[in-house]
Amino acid sequence: MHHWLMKSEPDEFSFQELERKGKEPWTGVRNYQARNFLRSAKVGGLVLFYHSNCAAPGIVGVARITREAFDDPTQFDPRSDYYDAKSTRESPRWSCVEVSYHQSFRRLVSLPDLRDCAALKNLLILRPGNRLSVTPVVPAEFRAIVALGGGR
DNA sequence: GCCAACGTTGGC
DNA sequence: GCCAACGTTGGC
Repeated sequence: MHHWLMKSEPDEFSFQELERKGKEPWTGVRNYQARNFLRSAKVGGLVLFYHSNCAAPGIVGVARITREAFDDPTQFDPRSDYYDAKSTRESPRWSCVEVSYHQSFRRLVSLPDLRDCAALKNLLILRPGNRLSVTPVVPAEFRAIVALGGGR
């Protein structure tokens, strides 16, 4: 089973908010490659939750996929920041998945932590210029990151 | 706020 | 289908 790394700006949607709510649809992905990754996610897949565009960027914990891809409702909502006028209900462009809180790390796994870890030299988000908000993570990478975070 | 890297748009 | 212009991402 593939695991995932998903980025969110904590001002928009934080891991703490997911912990409070228990579960939440992962909406707003508007990049085709990231969307295709979302569509291939399976229930039970684990998600490394990455806080981006903030004072301390890094991975803060783990979520779990609890519903496979379905139509992202925000694409149809004219009041949403993620509204897409070119998307129709007959042929929707964008998908989302539902994620649920799984576990918090004991410490933040920062970008320097990730870069310093030999097991993570091929991690997609460390590649120059990578901006995908959803990327696959192989099991060895997943285990290495959980270990860095002091998780189980 | 800067800027590199990348995706998307749209004229041709 | 090319490609310049523009917008976005996201670390710093």
